[in-house]
This record gives sequence, structure tokens and C-alpha cells, in this order.
Amino acid sequence: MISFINCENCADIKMTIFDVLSAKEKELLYKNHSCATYRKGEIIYKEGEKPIGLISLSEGKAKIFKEGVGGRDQIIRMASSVSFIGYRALFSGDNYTSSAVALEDCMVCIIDKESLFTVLESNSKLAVNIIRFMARELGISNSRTVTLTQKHIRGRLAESLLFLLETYGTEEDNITIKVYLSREDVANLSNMTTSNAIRTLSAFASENVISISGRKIKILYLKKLQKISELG
Amino acid sequence: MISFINCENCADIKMTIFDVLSAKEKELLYKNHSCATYRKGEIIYKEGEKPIGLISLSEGKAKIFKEGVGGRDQIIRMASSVSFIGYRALFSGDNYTSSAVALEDCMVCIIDKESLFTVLESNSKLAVNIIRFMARELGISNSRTVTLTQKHIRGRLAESLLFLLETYGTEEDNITIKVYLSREDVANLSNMTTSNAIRTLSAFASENVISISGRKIKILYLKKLQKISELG
DNA sequence: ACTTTTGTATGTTTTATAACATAAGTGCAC
DNA sequence: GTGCACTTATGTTATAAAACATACAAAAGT
Repeated sequence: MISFINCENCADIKMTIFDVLSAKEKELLYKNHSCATYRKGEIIYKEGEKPIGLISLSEGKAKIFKEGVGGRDQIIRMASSVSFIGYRALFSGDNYTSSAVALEDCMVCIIDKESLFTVLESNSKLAVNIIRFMARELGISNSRTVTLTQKHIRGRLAESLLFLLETYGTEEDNITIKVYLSREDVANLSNMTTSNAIRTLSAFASENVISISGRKIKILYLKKLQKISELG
Repeated sequence: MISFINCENCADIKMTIFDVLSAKEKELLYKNHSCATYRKGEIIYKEGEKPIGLISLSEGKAKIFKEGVGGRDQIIRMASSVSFIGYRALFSGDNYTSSAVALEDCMVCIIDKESLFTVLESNSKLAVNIIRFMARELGISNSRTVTLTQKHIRGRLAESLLFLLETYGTEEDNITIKVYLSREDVANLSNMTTSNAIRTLSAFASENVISISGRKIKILYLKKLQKISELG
């Protein structure tokens, strides 16, 4: 847990990745961090901009997406608190190659780039943690490349729903996915048009695999959804 | 340059990523490395296997691919000497999530996992280099996810040809792509069926954008190919 | 309360691409 | 050299998904 204990906004940041830091190192990061809030729909960072630090999403949910060929967005990641966003460009030294938009009111904590790299160079354990973290992300990305290209619409949508379930969990009823997405976002996550996302969600609902009420989606028949996802 | 100067096989390994190592550290890696050769078509590693070390492709070319839903492969990376392969699983602690096959006779150099991690924990500069390297790979992977899903066949094939050109360069004539791939490999790289790869290559040839003689592909009109790739 | 905008839903048409079929060419084994 | 398997080539058909069209519902602004 990073010791941002003096910062009321970041007090709850639990980043096991920082477990390996000394008190002094944590202090340096703490001294050089800042907080910001974003309202639902606001841009946290944008494709082409230069990263100024490591952004940790302390509260709220965000979508990370790239603009595609015909202006069609592809969501490449759904972020939930607490996790890092925008770290790829920061580490590679590029400008952002994707954008982040708040899906609900968000609180972020930005650790200054210079300080982070100072700590990174002094503490190889942190660096190894980050390598491990990024290796997992790369695995997810490669996997998505295959499923998004090879699975059919139903398979892709089923996978997305499972993915949302895993990422955001459920409400108290244990079946309602705890995220509030437009059909367009669902489509952009699943590589399909909005029409087809609506259509296929309806199909799943009429098959009693899920139930829809507005943007709230309940998973009624998990096994079947998993099967649809696997079969592609 | 990693000081594998005593190893006749690895003498030519120039990995700037290891520049930051001390003589002692290089020595440790050297002592704990081994070499292997693979003939064209042989499997270097396979999806599901456990990584035993960091593999550096010292000579030859290889394709890295994942098996998709209907047994259809998706090539996620084309590797050329000198570069690392199979590092993702090594760093994440997983088993391999992709396979590597030699496209021509290959020589690899395997640095023992334990030794690598020892050096990695003692030298944060190496770790930072690896973080930077992986961040770039993640960017490429995300980018490919979007282009492979959103571009049309012609755009995807054009992009693949440009990608091969960039990765492997040309023969002495400056226009023949320096790699010898089956149409099936081209298809698996571009997310299309073999038929469509053949068809679209023929189309490009009849438009004088490329010329084909067997598996040798010449880029006749680079600008046009780039345009086809951009338009999608 | 009323219009305007935005999102959702669903039917119809069109199109890109896969699937299938077949033939010709190429390289390899014997 | 001859036969066999594999690759390349190309035409035809089938189909999944996009594009388009329209209607309705919900939210937002006036």
C-alpha cells in the first residue's frame, strides 16, 4: 500500500505493486503527486497528448479506447479503481496512443514522471513488479486481438459481458453487472456496430441468457454465456 | 552488447538492452546461457509450455502465433534476428500463450531464468529498459487489435506487406521483401483466409502495386500501398 | 409542458468475406 | 522421371455483419 496516508483523496489507494518501496521512496512519490477529479463523460487523457505522470484511478470507472479507421472507436481496456491508466505511453516515452474517458465521476492520482523514474531506477523490485504487470497486459491484448478478429458477433458480445462481469463484478443481487454502459460502448468494446450490439443483447435476453432493463444487465445463465463465448 | 564473446554462436548478439550491465553481470548471464538450433518449420516453443529462460533469436526468422477459435492461427508477431521471443510468458510467470516456429533455419540463445531475474533485481537500469521495450510491444499489439478488426481485406494485406518490409527489409534490389512466406502465413498475419490472401495479392499485382514471383514479393509502388493501408 | 436531442429498437438491403469447389502449378519422395 | 502431396490460383455460392431506414422511448433543454 502506497503511503499516501496524508492525502485524504488517495488514502485508500492500495497498490500492491508499491509494496516493495521503502518509506523514503513512498515519501518521494507522495510529495510529488497530485489529485484531480473528472465528471462522467470527461476526457482524462487524449490520444496524442504527452503523459505527465503515472495516473492511478483511485475512484470511478473509465474506458480506454483508440480511434479506428472510420472514426469508429475500439475500447481496448475497461479500467476500474484502483488501477493504473495511461502507463504504456509513459513508459515507452511516446505520446498517448489511446484516450481515457470517465464512465462515472472519477478521482485520479497522478505521480510525477521524474519522481517515479527516480524511484524506479533505485528500486529494481518495483521495476520487476511493473514488468510482470505489463507482461500480463500484453497477454490480454494479444488474446483480444485473436478473439475480436476470429469470434462471431455472439461470441464477441458474450466474451465482453463476461469480461465486464469479471472487471466490475456485480451488485448485491450477484447477477447484475456493476457498470452502466451505453449500447455504443458495449459495441465499441465488442468490435461491432451499435445496431448489432442492441440486436444481439436482445437475442440473449429472449434466450433468457441475460435480462436487460435499460443499461442494467443481469447474467441469468452464466454457463450458457461462457459456452457462447467459447464457441465463438 | 552482451559479452557472449566466448560463445561462437552468440558472438554476434548485439542487444543494446544489455548495455547497462556490468562485466560481472554479463558474465553471470553468459555462464548460464545455452544455444540451440532449429530447422525451418520446427517449433521453438509451444502454447502451454513453461518458459525456461529468455530466448534471443540470434539468427534466422520466426513467426509467433496463437491458435484461434476454429484452429485458425493468428500470427501476432514476426521475429527477426536479433530480438527476444517468448519473454512475455517468462515475465508474467505464465506458460506460453503463443507458439514460435522457425521460418528458416534458426539459432537461439537461451538465458537461464533464475540468472536473468537475479541480474534484473540487481540492476534496475536493465529492468527499466525491459519496461520500455514491453511498453512499445503493448502499443503495437493494441494498434494491431484495431487495424485487424477495422480495416478491410485490402487495407489489412497492405499493412501486413508494409509491416514485413519494415521488419525484414529488402534484398539488394531494394524492393523485394526479404522473407519467404507461404500464402497461408500471409493470411494468418493479415487475419484472412488463404484464398483471400492469394486473391488480394493477385489484385495488387494486377494493379502494379506489387509483383509476385512465387513467394518473392516486390514492392513496386510503395506510396500506393501505404495509401491502401491507411484508407483501410 | 413542449420541443429537441440522444439513445434504443427493429426491419430491410447491401456488401464484404468466408466457405466451397475445382484446376493448375510446384516441389518432394521414391 | 513419375506419382503424390501440397500450394497456388480462380470461379461460384452462401452468409455474417454492416449500412441504411425508420420508429419509438427517454432525457435534456427551453
